[in-house]
Amino acid sequence: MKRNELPATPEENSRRMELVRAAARLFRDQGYERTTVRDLGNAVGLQSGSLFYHFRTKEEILVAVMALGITATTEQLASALAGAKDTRSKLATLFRVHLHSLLGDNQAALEVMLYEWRSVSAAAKPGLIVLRDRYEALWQQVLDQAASEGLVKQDTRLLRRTLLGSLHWTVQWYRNDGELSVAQLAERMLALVIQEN
Amino acid sequence: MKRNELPATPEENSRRMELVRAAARLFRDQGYERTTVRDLGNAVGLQSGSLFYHFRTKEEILVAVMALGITATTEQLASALAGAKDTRSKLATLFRVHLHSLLGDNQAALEVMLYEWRSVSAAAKPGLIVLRDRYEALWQQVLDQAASEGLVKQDTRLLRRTLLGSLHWTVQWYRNDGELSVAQLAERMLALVIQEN
DNA sequence: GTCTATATATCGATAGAC
DNA sequence: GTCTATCGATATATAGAC
Repeated sequence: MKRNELPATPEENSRRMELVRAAARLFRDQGYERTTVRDLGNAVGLQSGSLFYHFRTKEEILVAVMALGITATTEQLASALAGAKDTRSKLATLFRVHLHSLLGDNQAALEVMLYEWRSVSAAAKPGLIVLRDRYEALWQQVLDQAASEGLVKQDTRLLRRTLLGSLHWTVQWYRNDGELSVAQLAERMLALVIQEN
Repeated sequence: MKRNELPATPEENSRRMELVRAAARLFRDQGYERTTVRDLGNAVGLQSGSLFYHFRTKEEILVAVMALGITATTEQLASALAGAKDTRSKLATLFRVHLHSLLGDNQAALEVMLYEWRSVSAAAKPGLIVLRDRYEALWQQVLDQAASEGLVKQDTRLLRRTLLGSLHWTVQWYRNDGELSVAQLAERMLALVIQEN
């Protein structure tokens, strides 16, 4: 039988949350379309049919993964920015938090958000776009402030898009077992855009 | 019946080429997994079964699309670089050719190469990686020369990766009907990395 | 809540006529 | 070379027992 009471926040249903985290890894590693509901069931010790007590459709799981990825990153960034003293260190925080979220061990969810967007139905996109815009607004504020202090170039809207593109792309080539730590990578990427005087 | 003689270059079989171009658009718009062989047949006026006279598998079509996208772009870049006088204009050429190839009307193939990589079998990857490395080598040469002349920062290997990431990401937000032409966008993105003296 | 069992649909690919 | 016809596998989702 089915109950499926709706927009429960992720935290209040641990079974849901466990499923979302497992789905994030599977979707990242295999892709959304190639991951079957049987795969998802196996990953949490359930039969495939049992998943549909918790989610109405497979796509609803995808949307939950993406929402988790972007909201978790936004929260981490907001609280890290609050603790940064000057603009230069706020700038460094943007890079550091983004890369730790994207390349860190438990954050497949954000990667799914970036690379499975096409599998999201038109109905679900607006809600996710709101979450994404909230994240990018944090970036825009810091970049505008940095530009006013001469730390970066003035074209901050385009700068935001190019920087986020650069960071997103790291998942395609960065290796955790390489010679470069995530923190070092963040520092070097920052150095590429800072204006020296 | 099936013949399927092998590595014919794309040009010498126009039916193959027509199919690859149609597949590029479909794979870009719907994704590889969501595009069925029936979709592909419809796009070129064939029954789905007839496709398998030209290609052994659906994946073989994907690989052909990617190979076309990256080799066409590499050729365009190489010939454009040959006509550039100084390093500054070579640098501009990198951005201009890449964006025209990625955002231009007839170049869905390159976008498929960037965003359907996970659907390529392990057996087919090495051949495509060779093609990609050839393209990136052109970038590396120009960036190294530019760094030696003080036009860009010195960390050119990381710079190459961040710039390509920025450019790849444009497909996610650039609109052809917007206020910014592709050439203007290339110019402004270049301006963000040029070192002023 | 999770199970078993299955409905229903659709997929990639093949076989043989023409 | 393209067609018709279809095989066999596998997909998401549902129904009802427990």
